Amino acid sequence: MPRPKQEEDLRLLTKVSKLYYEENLTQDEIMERLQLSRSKVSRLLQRARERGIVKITVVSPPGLFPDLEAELENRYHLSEAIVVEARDPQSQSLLSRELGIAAANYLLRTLQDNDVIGISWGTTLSYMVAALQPRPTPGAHVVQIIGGLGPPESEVHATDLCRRLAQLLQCRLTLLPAPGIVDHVEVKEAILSDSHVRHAFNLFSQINVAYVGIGAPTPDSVIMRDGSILSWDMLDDLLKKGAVGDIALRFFDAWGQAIISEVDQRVIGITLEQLRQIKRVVGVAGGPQKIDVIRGALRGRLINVLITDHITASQLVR
Amino acid sequence: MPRPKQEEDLRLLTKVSKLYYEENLTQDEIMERLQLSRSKVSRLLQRARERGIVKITVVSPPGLFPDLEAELENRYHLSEAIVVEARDPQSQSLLSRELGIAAANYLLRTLQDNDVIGISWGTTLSYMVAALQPRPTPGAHVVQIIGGLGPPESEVHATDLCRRLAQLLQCRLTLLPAPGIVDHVEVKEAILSDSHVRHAFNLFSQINVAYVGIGAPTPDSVIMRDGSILSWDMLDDLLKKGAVGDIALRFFDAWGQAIISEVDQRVIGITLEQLRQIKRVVGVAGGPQKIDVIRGALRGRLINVLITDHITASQLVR
DNA sequence: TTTATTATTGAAAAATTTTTCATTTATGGT
DNA sequence: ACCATAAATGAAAAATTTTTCAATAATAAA
Repeated sequence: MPRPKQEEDLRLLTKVSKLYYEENLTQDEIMERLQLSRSKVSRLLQRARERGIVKITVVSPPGLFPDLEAELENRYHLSEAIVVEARDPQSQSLLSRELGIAAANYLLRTLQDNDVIGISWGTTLSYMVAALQPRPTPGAHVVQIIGGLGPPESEVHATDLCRRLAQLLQCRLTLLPAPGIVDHVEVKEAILSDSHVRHAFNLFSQINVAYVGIGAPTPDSVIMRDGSILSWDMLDDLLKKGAVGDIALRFFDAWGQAIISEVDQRVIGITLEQLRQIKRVVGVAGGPQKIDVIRGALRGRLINVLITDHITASQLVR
Repeated sequence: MPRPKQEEDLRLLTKVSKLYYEENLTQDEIMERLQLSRSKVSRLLQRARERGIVKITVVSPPGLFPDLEAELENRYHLSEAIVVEARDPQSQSLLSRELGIAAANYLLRTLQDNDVIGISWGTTLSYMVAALQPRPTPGAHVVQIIGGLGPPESEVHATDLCRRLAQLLQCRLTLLPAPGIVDHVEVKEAILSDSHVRHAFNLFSQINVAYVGIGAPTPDSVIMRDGSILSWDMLDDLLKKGAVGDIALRFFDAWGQAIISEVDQRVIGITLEQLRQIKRVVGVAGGPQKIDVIRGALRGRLINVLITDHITASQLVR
């Protein structure tokens, strides 16, 4: 009963495709030349693409990994993945530097004049700021989202990161004048009553882009290095509860779910829930130790943009 | 003094290209995902095509010659060239049949309901009509543009061609009831006074598409076959004046310029000048003897559409 | 033959893409 | 430091392309 599909006119498909894609005629010009209707030309081109008469390929320049990026983006619903070449897979510090450069480029590319930029802490982010070209952006606003880490005398690091960034952007800066983690909940309560701290906290909801490192709880990681940020007992406890790592000292499991623990009560900084409210969270991390924690962050949709290396990336898409 | 061109961001070019051509996002979606402006996405895609990051190829199915067609179209300003495979280059009659089929397909593809179709005469056109599927087109109108050729008893051929075509299209028909060539100018004058003849002549300016054969003045051509259409003396005279062949008995030289001769005065049919006024003139011809005359017709822009075989075509683009 | 069903069609509407235009930006020379 | 210049930019306008819609057309079954 139905009208059977008309056999394809290969000659016409080919001719239209050539005129459109090789001679760069508009579909209107083609319609006139070949006596067809507007819509028919459009539909012929569609079919020519479907039938493989027209082949469109994107060649990847060497050192780029667009397929890995696409795979990450699709699998983990990222708005963007940036995969850089790990030139020396052994060296974590070299890798951090490369990731920092990539993150700096990304920041400059996406920077808007009215951005409210949240910044956590970490080696890689530190390299990011180091690699950043100055770019005056008076309307921007840098906000520290986690208190200073480590012993008081090194607290400058966290603060300094933000300060340098705001300096490079010539923009407003809001620091979080507090330690990242305190010994007792009571101390935290006291600190939270400080008006400067409260001011920073109140800004969290206005952040529209955050740059965060992703930490793996290995013995040589920064947070464990001198035992002063987190004790071994606490780390053990977190690991027992399934922690695979942290973002801004908020530990989570392989599915990106926050770990409920006493540690969490003592951290002064943004929560994972608040982080998830931010439109764009850029995670910068790579290296063999970080695979599990990055995967957790991805699965829990804690980040929307991932900047990593090609070896880590290929593990993540397995 | 000038601002130097910014080095291309290969990563971005590649990424945008992939998203657009492989993931089929719209430029709007890309702009949102990568935080770019509408125009920038468009411009990046342009550059990616220019730089060869995006490669678009049209593959030719076997038996088609889109490159030859494009070359003919461009070199001779044709609106369309159709090149068919000459399966047996030796046989002129087989070739005519194939060209006829192609011409019939072309006619059906381009037929509009209000077409006024001029038809000349020739073996190939005869095959075209023979190959034509019926297609009722009540608004169309077939017009004979050259008188009947050959001895009176074979005059039916020319007329019959038109009649059969009009029959297949179920459309109006205007015949040119006269011989294609007469012995004396005086006779022509007399015939032109006939109202039916005048009616046909008056329609020439309304023709919007004409199908014509292209004749080569070789001893075995149809017009010479029995000496009754044209005498040997006259052919000699035409050749001396540079004639390479004819369309509808109007002889022209290698540049498509009409040959002024006594013969011309005695032909009853459309002139080359009138032919050139027609929006679309479809020439159907192929074979080794016809190369020079086809080239003349092309150079003189006597036709806008050429239907030929791949061997002839490749000679023509040399 | 009629009928039911679905492909195909072209015009118009909607969506998308490209270009234009005015402005901003980055740089080398003064 | 300050021009002068050409590149780069984004918003809006213009151009182009795709989709929708209602109508037509083509077939096989009844």
